[in-house]
Formats: sequence, C-alpha cells, structure tokens
Amino acid sequence: MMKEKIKARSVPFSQTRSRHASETAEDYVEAVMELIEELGECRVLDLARYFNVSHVTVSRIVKRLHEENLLYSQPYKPVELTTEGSTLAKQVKERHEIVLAFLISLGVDRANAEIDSEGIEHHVSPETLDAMKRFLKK
Amino acid sequence: MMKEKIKARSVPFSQTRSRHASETAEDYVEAVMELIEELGECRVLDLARYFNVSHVTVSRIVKRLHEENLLYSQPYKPVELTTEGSTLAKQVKERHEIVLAFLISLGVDRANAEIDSEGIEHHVSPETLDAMKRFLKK
DNA sequence: TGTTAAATGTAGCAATGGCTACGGATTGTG
DNA sequence: CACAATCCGTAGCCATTGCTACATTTAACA
Repeated sequence: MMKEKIKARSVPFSQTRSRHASETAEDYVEAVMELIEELGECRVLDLARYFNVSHVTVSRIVKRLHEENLLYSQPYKPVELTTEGSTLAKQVKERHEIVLAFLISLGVDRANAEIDSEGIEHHVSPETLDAMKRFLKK
Repeated sequence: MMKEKIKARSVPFSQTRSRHASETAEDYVEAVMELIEELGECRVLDLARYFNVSHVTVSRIVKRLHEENLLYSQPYKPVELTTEGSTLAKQVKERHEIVLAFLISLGVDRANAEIDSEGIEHHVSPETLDAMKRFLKK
C-alpha cells in the first residue's frame, strides 16, 4: 500500500509525563499561595484536603517541588514558597483569574467556569491569554 | 493558631491519574480516526510518529484501549476503532474542531490555536462548549 | 525462495502520582 | 507532665507513560 508521509502533530505530544509534572507544580504553588492567604500557613494536610488526595501523595510531591526549588519545607513544618515558587504562583494565579473571568464573560455559569478554568489554564499560551484579555476589555 | 475550615476545590482534583488516562484514550481514538482517513490504515508506528513517542509506548496504550473496547487490534495488524471507539472519536473530533475554530475566531493565530486546542479540548465541559458555539454563530 | 529490512512485541527500568499501613513527631489539654 | 489526638514521614504496593535493548513476525525483493 502506498502511504504518504505522516505529519506529526503541530506540537508533538511531547512528553506527556513531564507536561503533567509541570501542571502539578503549577497547581501546587498556586494552592500553597492560596492556602497561606486563607489560613495563615499551609500544612501538608491542608493541601491533601484541598486536592482530595492522601497526605502521602502531597508529601511526596512537596518533596519533589522542594528539590525543584519551588517550595521550601522542613519535616513537620508548614510548607512555604521560595522566591521562584512565589513568582510562578503569581503568574499562574493571574492566568487562572483571566481564564475564569473570560469563561464567565463568555456566558458560562460560575460553577462550570471554575471547574473548566482549572483544567484549561495549563494549556493557554501567552497568545491565547492575550486574546482573552482583549475580549475582556470589550 | 485558629484555622477555618478548608474548602476543597469546587471539583476536587479527583483522580488525576484516571483523568489523564481518559485524555490519552480520547487522543488515541481521535488519532486513529484521523490516520485511517489520511493513510487508509493506522499502524502502531504511525501513531508513534504522530505522538512523537516510541512504538513501545503506543503498543502498550493500544493494548489497554483494546481491553477497554475502544480499539481493535491483533498482533502485527493495523489498529482499528470499535463502534464505541468510533463514537468517542467523532465526539472528540467535533469538540476539538469547535475549540479550534473558537480560538481562531477569538483572534489567536492558527499555529497557536492548534497547539492550545489540543490541550484545552479535554477540559471543556458541555456548557463551555455551548458558549463557544454561541460565540461562533455571531 | 531466501535473505534482509521494517514493523511489532516483550522484558525490564525510571518517573510520577495514586493508595494503605505503620510509626514517629508535635501539639493540646487535663 | 503525661497522655491523646493530630500531623507527617517511610515503606511498599499499583497504574500510567516514557525509554532502550532485544526477539519475533511480516513484508519486500533480489
């Protein structure tokens, strides 16, 4: 059978695993920032409740993000953001808020907008984010 | 320290793992449908090139989706869609096309729209999809 | 036909993110 | 202070998605 050349995806599904790991990092720094604002500090169990996972899962991810210099943590102590983590958290939070506002302004009810924005935010390029901002200004 | 109750995320990050597995399933049935249309058949290596992963990764995922009754495969034979897989593929493709058209109509250039739509499509609820359709009609 | 090339499968390792079970650390309270 | 409750770490399991290396099957062609 004659076969034409296969075109790979515009942007290959490059490394689904590392992509997911980055999303986790973004979710965690955002959550840590939010929980510190809400509660004054962020414990492992706070994150576990926030994400609805066991404290063991949180503990391991916190350890990884600590090694990646996004979080600062000591045994049995609250989790804190490093400078790098804080910077990332602010970016993620801003992007998240824009996506959420955009969906609401598009006519999606708040409940669905909140759910979808959490999934969508990780996949919004700066260009798409700009387009959303422009839409919001009108 | 007094701590208020922690509110879990509106929709808990429930089972990131199974969520990712579903996304993979959606991506694969969509790819299989597209590759069959383009090439007449879909081989493991076609999928490997499409997703930029090794044939081993594809082989294992195809095996899993076969067990989930989305794909039909026999050793050393082309991959096919089951009825269930075909139905899912059509839904995913339609949703994907709407998201892509929406982003373009929002003012995102095609290249970025294609990239972002691939990431976003899995996180668009029916409500948000409806809002995108309404936007496209105007 | 028989040899070689291409396509797939299998074995086995790593990273990530789930979990339960268990034990140690910290905290709060009588 | 001491005990109990809560918090958190470790061990060790599973599933998913990456990989390389190697074996096998299929297909192509000299």
